[in-house]
Amino acid sequence: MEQPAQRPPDHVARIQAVWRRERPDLDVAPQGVIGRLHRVATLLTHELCAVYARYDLGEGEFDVLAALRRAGAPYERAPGELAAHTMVTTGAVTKRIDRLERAGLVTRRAAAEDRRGRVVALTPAGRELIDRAFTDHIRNEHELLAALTPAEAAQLEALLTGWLARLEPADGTAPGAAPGAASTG
Amino acid sequence: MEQPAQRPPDHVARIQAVWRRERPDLDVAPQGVIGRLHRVATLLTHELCAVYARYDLGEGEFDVLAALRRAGAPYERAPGELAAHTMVTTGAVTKRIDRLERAGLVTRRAAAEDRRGRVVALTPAGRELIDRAFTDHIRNEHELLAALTPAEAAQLEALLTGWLARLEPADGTAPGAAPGAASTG
DNA sequence: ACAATATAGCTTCCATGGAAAACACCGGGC
DNA sequence: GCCCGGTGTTTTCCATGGAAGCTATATTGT
Repeated sequence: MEQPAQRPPDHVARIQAVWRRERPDLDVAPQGVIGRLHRVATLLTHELCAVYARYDLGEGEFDVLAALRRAGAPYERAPGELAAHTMVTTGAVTKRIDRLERAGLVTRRAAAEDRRGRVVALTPAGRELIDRAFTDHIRNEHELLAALTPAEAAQLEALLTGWLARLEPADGTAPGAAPGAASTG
Repeated sequence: MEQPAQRPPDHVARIQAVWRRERPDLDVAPQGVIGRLHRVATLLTHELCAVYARYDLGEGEFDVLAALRRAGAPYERAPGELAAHTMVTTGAVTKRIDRLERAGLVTRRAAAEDRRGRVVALTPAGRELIDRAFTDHIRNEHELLAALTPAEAAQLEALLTGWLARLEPADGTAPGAAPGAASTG
């Protein structure tokens, strides 16, 4: 509207143009939003993972450590809770904990009351690591978001919040199991 | 601003609230945008994959068929081109083509001039399938986007386009290799 | 012409995560 | 008290894709 500067068409625009030629019967406009959203999400994930890697963490491990850290002292949670918070299956959580335990960042012990249950706890090293990693992570997110003005960021957040509310089944039966993960840190 | 209706805090808002308690030294505002963007992308991917599944296709296979279809008649491309278009490694393309070939949707033959090269072509069955699947896919995208008003969708597209332009390395050295894929169809 | 290098595709190995079965234990009904 | 269904965790098997190395062919430099 107010920015006559015509940027060269991006990847998504080029794909849309080809589809319009090959399938003129279809209105591919939604790709403009959905395609770019995916692309942005992919690029962001890539950048975020680069920071995790500095601490020798994969996205999954970072998520588990963050979920434990959010629990507050003494930084403990059951595997099932971790699965719910990180939106992956409990099987995936088992493996993530295996890796973190091997790295000395968490411990696993039997639950006191319910002998089926387990308690995963951050070790001092794990606590120290996730605090450093999360600080760096948030700094990174600020940088990535710096490409937008505060007003744009606020607008984007409002739009996404609204869409999300209408997209997400109200009852929390949301699938967290697609290729991309939850990963809010 | 103009919508006093206060929705209950969503998943991301709740996580932010906890972080503010545990790490009051950090400004976790960026999570509001980045976290929700990831969540929306995940949900969308999930819905999109559900449609692919109706045609017995995974996301990767759908992407390859779509890339071939976009090539226009006679619907042929070299594996390397397919890798570039779908933003995955050539190794991944080899496997996708293996699966598609097994399903009778594409054929693989030696290139005429360069004997290192190969030509992947849509079979009539593949052409027919991707045309049906893509039609359904676009219908699905329209539905998913129907949760936004046309004005909201336009705003969102503009914001994402701008962010993407500033996020994507100008020279096209973009990473397509993070957990989530490109998948513009 | 021939060696050195680059390129296209493929193969091997590895990492991650889902689905479902297997376990171990809890709790209720009888 | 004991069987039985339910629940928390782990295990097994499988699918997908990346990284790096391999093979065959093309290209370049001398």
